[in-house]
Amino acid sequence: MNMDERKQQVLQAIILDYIATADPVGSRTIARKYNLGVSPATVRNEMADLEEMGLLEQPHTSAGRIPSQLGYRYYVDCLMQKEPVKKETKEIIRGILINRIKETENLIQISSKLLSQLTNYTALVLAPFFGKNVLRHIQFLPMEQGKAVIVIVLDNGHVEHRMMDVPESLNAADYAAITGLLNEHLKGLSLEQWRPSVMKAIFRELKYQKDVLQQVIEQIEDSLAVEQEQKVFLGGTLNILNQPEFKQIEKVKTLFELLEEEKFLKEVLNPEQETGVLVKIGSENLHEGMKDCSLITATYRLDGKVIGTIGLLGPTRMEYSRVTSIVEFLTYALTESLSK
Amino acid sequence: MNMDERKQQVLQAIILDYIATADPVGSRTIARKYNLGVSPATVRNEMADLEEMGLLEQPHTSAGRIPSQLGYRYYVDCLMQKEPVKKETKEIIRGILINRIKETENLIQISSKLLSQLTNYTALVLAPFFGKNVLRHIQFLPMEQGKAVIVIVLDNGHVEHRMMDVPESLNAADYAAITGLLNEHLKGLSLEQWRPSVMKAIFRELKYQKDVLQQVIEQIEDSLAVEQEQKVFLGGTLNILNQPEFKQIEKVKTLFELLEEEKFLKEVLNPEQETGVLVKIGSENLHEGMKDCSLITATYRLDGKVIGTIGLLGPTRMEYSRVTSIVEFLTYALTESLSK
DNA sequence: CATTAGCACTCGAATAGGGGGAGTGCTAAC
DNA sequence: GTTAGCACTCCCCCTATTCGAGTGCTAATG
Repeated sequence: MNMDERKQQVLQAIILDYIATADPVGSRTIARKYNLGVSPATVRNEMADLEEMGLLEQPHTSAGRIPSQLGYRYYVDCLMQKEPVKKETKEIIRGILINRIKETENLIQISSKLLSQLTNYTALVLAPFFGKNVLRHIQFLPMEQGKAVIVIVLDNGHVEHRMMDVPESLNAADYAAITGLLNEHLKGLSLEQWRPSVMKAIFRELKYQKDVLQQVIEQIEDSLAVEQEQKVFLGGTLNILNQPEFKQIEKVKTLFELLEEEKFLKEVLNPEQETGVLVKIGSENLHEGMKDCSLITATYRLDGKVIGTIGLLGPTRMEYSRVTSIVEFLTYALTESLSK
Repeated sequence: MNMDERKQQVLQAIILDYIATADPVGSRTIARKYNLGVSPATVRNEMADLEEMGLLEQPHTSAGRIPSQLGYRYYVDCLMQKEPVKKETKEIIRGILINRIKETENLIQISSKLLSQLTNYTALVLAPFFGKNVLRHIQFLPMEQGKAVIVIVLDNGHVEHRMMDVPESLNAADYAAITGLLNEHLKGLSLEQWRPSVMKAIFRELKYQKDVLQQVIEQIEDSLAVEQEQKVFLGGTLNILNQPEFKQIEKVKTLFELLEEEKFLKEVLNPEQETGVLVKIGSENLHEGMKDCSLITATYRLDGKVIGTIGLLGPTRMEYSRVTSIVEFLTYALTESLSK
């Protein structure tokens, strides 16, 4: 049994209708609303076929059909034509992303909000990993007694700082000396390159006052090692609550719990392919809690290298055609905005 | 009709039972479980009185009684005795807060998680306002072409940074000069004191290259002005979903929407009294969306001054006696931890 | 031979009816 | 003042019934 033209039309009609209404779709509706020029009876025959092929499901006899996971898959792969992003939408995205002079992290955060607003789904955005970025400046500063802060500035504009305990005996000259040493040895290196030998070089120069300063350097090393991690920003988590498939609190809860798990988010946004938009439907997501969800992802880049992922989460009954193109466009816009 | 001893006992019993079970409480239950030594009939009479006084309500005839908002109020004000915080709980709090060398913001965030875990309600913590803190160090650093970052370190350990556009013509000496000037004039001042005259003093010293540098200083001034704001940290928002009173998605949604509004949170956590624990029940909260919620708040301090608020949000049917003391203790612990 | 009209059938959703039971309020007795 | 007794109320839960949308099958049709 192969997919002739009409079967495709019927399948598409059912999917579109179901996406729009969330109600099982009957043969009558199809024949009437999506003028195929055939009677409900014919449509019924096609539907029976499509069900046999595993593309449709019946919640129960005498309900209409709903698309199966496979049905969505076929739709996304073969039937769907991406709805072009509205000019208006493009302008909104450009307007917000391009003209803004912001640090990357902020830009990412804004993107996630934006995406969720444009789509009414939940946006997950994986922010870039800065490990490859090069140190521009590092500064070691005294705080109140016994504490110091170390500020790290990368040349892409990312700034981090860490607090630490230090011996109270350090004086201004020590701070200056350490700052000087750190800059001298570390500047121009990426975070990834710091660890092994470089610190030893610094130790060697600390012949004088070795006992005190060595301890400080060790601490600094520790604090630099931590958390070169990627961050995930969420936008529009509450949009989930608008979906009729999440009217039972239970489901909401399990999903929200997942969304609070940083580890899960990173896993799910881990880029599987370099380019293009990837759609994962229902249990293709592996994670049990997402078996009723679809996730659309795409990567964005800086200097040609993939540095992050944009994700959009919704029910399997998702407006794929409208929304995939928005995700795609947003990655372009983001890539463009970052490259400036 | 006054509140004799027994009326109080009955009221308390009803409230305790309702808090525990979320079911309307009948006279039989009271007489049996909370051995008052009287018959259900007597209890019924008392209950009728209490209802007339507005302390109890009946969802419908022949259901049991539930506490009215006024009932809770009376309970909290007159009847309740704070359950002392368990040793174990205290140790958990101390263990986590005290031993940690962290910057304030991080500490606050941990507190909110902690509070929500200990109580199973939703924690809202208002983080300190740093406007009064004094500048320890400021650094103006070049980034890629045309961009610079300014790093501000306060003496309480708080660090902020801002990105900005600058003329490309600036050279290393300019950066050093500006950093020098900023430190010279601003060090030792609080953020609040910066604005008016100080910047002018800096301008005066910028005789050379005035046109370029003036523009930079203006930008710096702008970026310092923004966002000396307080932040709110949430913990355990999902705990709301465990409460039977929030089994309808609608309610969840309106409440979650409120919790996403920074403005709302700040308003609600705005300290109304200096010391002690404040309990706001139901519509005492004014905000429409919170009419089924209670909010327990208390302030914490640094150097004797109130610098933030801890809030705990739950249904009106809240375990006031267990939970108020935890909130209170946490403010102590936090105050203590901050003062170190 | 694909298409279609017709029709019986199925099954869930919505509606209605009917105990059952928890709890009340009242009254009268203690 | 307290309590036992009792009629009454009203929700909850269960079942039965209806209703209707939608199907699958069959036979008729072009």
